[in-house]
Amino acid sequence: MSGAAERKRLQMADIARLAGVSVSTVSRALNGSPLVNDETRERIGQLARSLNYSINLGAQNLRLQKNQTVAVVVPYDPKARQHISDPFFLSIVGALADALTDRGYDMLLSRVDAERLDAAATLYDAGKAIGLLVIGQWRHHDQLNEMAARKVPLVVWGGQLPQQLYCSVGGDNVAGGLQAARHLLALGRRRIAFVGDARLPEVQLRHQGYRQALREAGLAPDPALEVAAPFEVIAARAMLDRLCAGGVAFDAVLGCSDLLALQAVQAVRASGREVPADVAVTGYDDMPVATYSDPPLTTVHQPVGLAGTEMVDALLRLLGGERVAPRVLPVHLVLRASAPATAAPRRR
Amino acid sequence: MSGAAERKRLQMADIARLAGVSVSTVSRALNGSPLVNDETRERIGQLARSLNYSINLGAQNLRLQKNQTVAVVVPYDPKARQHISDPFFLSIVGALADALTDRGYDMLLSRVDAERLDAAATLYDAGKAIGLLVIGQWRHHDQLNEMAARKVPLVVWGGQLPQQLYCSVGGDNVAGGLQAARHLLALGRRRIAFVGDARLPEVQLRHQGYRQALREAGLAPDPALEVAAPFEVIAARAMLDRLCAGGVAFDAVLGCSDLLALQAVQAVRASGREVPADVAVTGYDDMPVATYSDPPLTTVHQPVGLAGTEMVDALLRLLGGERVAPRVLPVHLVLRASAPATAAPRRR
DNA sequence: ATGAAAGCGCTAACAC
DNA sequence: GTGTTAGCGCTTTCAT
Repeated sequence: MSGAAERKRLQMADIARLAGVSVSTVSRALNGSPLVNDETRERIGQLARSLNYSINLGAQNLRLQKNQTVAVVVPYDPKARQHISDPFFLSIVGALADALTDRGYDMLLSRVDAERLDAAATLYDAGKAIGLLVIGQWRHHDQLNEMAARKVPLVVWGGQLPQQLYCSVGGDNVAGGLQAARHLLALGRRRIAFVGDARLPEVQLRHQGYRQALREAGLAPDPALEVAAPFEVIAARAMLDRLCAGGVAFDAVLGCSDLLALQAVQAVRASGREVPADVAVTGYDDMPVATYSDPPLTTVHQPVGLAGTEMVDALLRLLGGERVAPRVLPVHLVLRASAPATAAPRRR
Repeated sequence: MSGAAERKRLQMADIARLAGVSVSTVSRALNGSPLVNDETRERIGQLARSLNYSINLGAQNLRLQKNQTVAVVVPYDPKARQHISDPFFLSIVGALADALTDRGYDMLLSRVDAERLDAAATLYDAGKAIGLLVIGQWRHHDQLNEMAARKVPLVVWGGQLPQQLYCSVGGDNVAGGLQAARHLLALGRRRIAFVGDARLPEVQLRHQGYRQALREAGLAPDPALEVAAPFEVIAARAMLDRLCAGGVAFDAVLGCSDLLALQAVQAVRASGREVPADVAVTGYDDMPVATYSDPPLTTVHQPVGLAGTEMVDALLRLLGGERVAPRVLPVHLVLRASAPATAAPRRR
């Protein structure tokens, strides 16, 4: 796009002419080379500053073979035409922006079709970015593995899976699912609905934790209690309404995001029951909404700030040639009113 | 997991050698030039694809003098060391990402010190981006004006101000403040606290609407009811607690963001009063949290999706050489329980 | 201490 | 149709 507004930018040659020196000297002066006379350097610096000149980084990068841009890839669901909206993803983006900025890198924010995560590799292949930070594995662990096999520098937010070739950073999903389920069980709940699409690795791991907790309590899992709701709230709500209407008894919900949990709260209430008296609910992520919501959510806290720095550091180490092991970050359950410290199920 | 970073990328010369043609032919083939033999084009295409080759955009851009990258600038408060966290800003970022992606542009996300908005201009000067989308004017209308005077292509989310040289896109802040205040007055509230830092243009305009509503109702404004709270919640909460403790009577709060309104709710409750019976509260932005919160918030809805497309379109028109007038987008009040359709103040 | 010239990976005249 | 050549704006030998 070079419209009429494509005004010619000031360049080194202009500064050189104005200063009465050669471009090489300007280059050296601007880069603080000791080879150039102090007085000249100062003069050139002044001039450049007063003209708001700044180096054309495209050209500089080309020449220096360098690049300080990292791509942050946010997959979106093409079917749901879902945009970037889940607060957790947005928070991670914010955290990554902070971490990258602090380290002097630029951040390219890019959405890709969740079914074609490998499309993100072109950002690297085309030299737009030196590496990729992908938010979520979605259903394409395989594509991520292929990218890693091709040596695309890559760090993925998500769960650690067997046979994983790429570096992942994620919360401890098994522990998260386990803690939430154990807490609900400790409250005397025996029919705990699991809400989340277990085709996504993170959810799958939380589901493992959930199943483990049931086992510990000597309970058999009931598939009727497992709702494969997507993170997109409208579709999720419909599934939750079906659950509530479906005649399947349940006295608790383990939601795989805070928004999912809140949709569950609304569905439960719409069916004439109360939270937490009839149905205790836990969320996941511990976004700000969990503290303000009605009721405030008991939820699994994920360390978003840490996630940002860990992912960026992992990528930089990868770029430095290190082998970087996947990283699992600690999570913990935060108790609030939706599933408080004690709340035996109401007798009906 | 896998290290080994610095391997040289494939380039056109490699493809040319492998295909037994010259680089020019490869260039033409990859760009779909009709000048090249169909068979050759196909062969080169296959080869490139099978090797995951993609054009080095840095070099291409340098040669073509083009760039498809737009910078989205999120100011942060250096004192509060505030990170990108307000849900409204994050939503706008998401909306801009969507709009830019749809139009084939890349998005560079950048944080800048809110006191030095003009630092964002280097993104343009350095050729990193063809234009800037700045989220909020903060306290530096002047710096934005200077950038515009320097012909930096620039669209700012915020209020329309007198003597404005840059293109702004924003909600109708006067109308928003007016509608919220009128609603509270219609509820019989007479002592309405205004919560927001009026040094920020958007807040200032909402404040005008608030004052106008008071005037219409024949009420005199009371400076003791104006709380210059920042968008950062911790600091805001402290100021709200002081308001509640301060012996100043009030029966409503007009908050300049949903999070500010929810902090007000908490502060009011902490002081032993109820929402909306004792104090009715309105928020601003209509973020998802407003529907889930306790109580759900009556709030001024801002059209976030529209904001994204409008800002991007304005920038593209600017880049196309057009003069683009500031744009004020419609807002409307959404009624929920924090200040419902009827809620006369409780008699004390 | 400074300048001239080559070249980063690519495209577009201009030849042939 | 395809190759040759000359840059895009910058850094860096290599001269001087």
